[in-house]
Amino acid sequence: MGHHRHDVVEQALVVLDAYGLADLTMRRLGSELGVQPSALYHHFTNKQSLLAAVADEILARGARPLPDGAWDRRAAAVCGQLRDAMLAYRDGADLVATVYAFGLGASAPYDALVDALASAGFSADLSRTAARTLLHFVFGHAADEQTHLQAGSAGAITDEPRDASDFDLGLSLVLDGIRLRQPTDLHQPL
Amino acid sequence: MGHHRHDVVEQALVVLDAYGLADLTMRRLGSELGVQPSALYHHFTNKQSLLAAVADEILARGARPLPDGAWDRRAAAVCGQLRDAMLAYRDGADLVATVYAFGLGASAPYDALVDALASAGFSADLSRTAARTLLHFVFGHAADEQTHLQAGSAGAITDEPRDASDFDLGLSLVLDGIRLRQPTDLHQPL
DNA sequence: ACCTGAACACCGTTCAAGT
DNA sequence: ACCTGAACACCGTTCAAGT
Repeated sequence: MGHHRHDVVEQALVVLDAYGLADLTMRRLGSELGVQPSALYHHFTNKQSLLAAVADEILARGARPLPDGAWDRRAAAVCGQLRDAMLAYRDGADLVATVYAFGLGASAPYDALVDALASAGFSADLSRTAARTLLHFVFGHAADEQTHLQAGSAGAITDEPRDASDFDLGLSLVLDGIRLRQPTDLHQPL
Repeated sequence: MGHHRHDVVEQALVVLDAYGLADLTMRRLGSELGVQPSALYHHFTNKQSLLAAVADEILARGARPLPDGAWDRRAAAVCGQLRDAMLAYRDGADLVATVYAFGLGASAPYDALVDALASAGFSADLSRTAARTLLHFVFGHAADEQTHLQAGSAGAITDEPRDASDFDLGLSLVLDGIRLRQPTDLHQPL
């Protein structure tokens, strides 16, 4: 009925939130759009690229203007936004991490982190490694958290409740490790 | 033909290494064992628990005695072994991370890390958070690395070759961040 | 440009029944 | 204890053809 690429992505987000990643199938998405599954291949070459577009949309919807300030303030903001964006949709962390693992997505947050680090005087090598280390932490932590949240809401046993500050603590561990490599001698106070 | 649970896991490892995680299906595994797929459900209640057993076996095969020494030396050894174990099998990082995300596997490395940290005087809360942060880094880094390695061996473009020391650098970022929280004032020299 | 209809080659899982 | 055979309810993807 004349859908555009973006309509498909928007409906995919609705399906994702309502039924979860495992039930975000080409067939279900097609039927939800009133269309044969094969019609989706007019817009996307395969399911992977559809999922990549969905992941990008999740991140775009969570994007807010970055604060000014020191590199670590900016890096923390990128990580926090990334986490919030992923947690805003059911299975969002899993989806974004999967797409990233395929080498397709999350380039915007990665670039933002590398920028923040490089502009603070870190070497290109360290900036890249530190940026990826931050991303690994954020992805892993968000996936963990989302699994436990959803397990909790499904009525299972929550053996170790984890508050929101757990993210901040883990993040500051990594940020502090990076800070120690700052080219200047003036380390931030802890 | 009288297979035991462990035979199934061993054959699953062979199939994994030969065909990859996507082709490690119940049907293929059954046929490789000369058995109907339904026979596998005598040994495992579902595919997830089979994969959990395979992940555990991968980690068990990579386990080596831990060195004595300070907490950070022991933690680094756990992380290095975990990485090596996952990289030893095709799609090993993906598999172990997936199982871990489901809340089923990798409890041995997690416990070893919590032990090392708690015995160094870190609080229980910090020990758990730091242990999980280390695991997130190791899983993410290994998955990254394996994706790029396998993309490289498939003949694709390797845009940013990453040497083995990249793991050590990322790991030391996290370890240093933890070190700063040590309850004693005697921080290790950097 | 966008979609249909039909097919191909698969999946995981269940379950009565066999030895 | 271990397995068969058959079925159920699905998948992603391709492709000629339609408008």
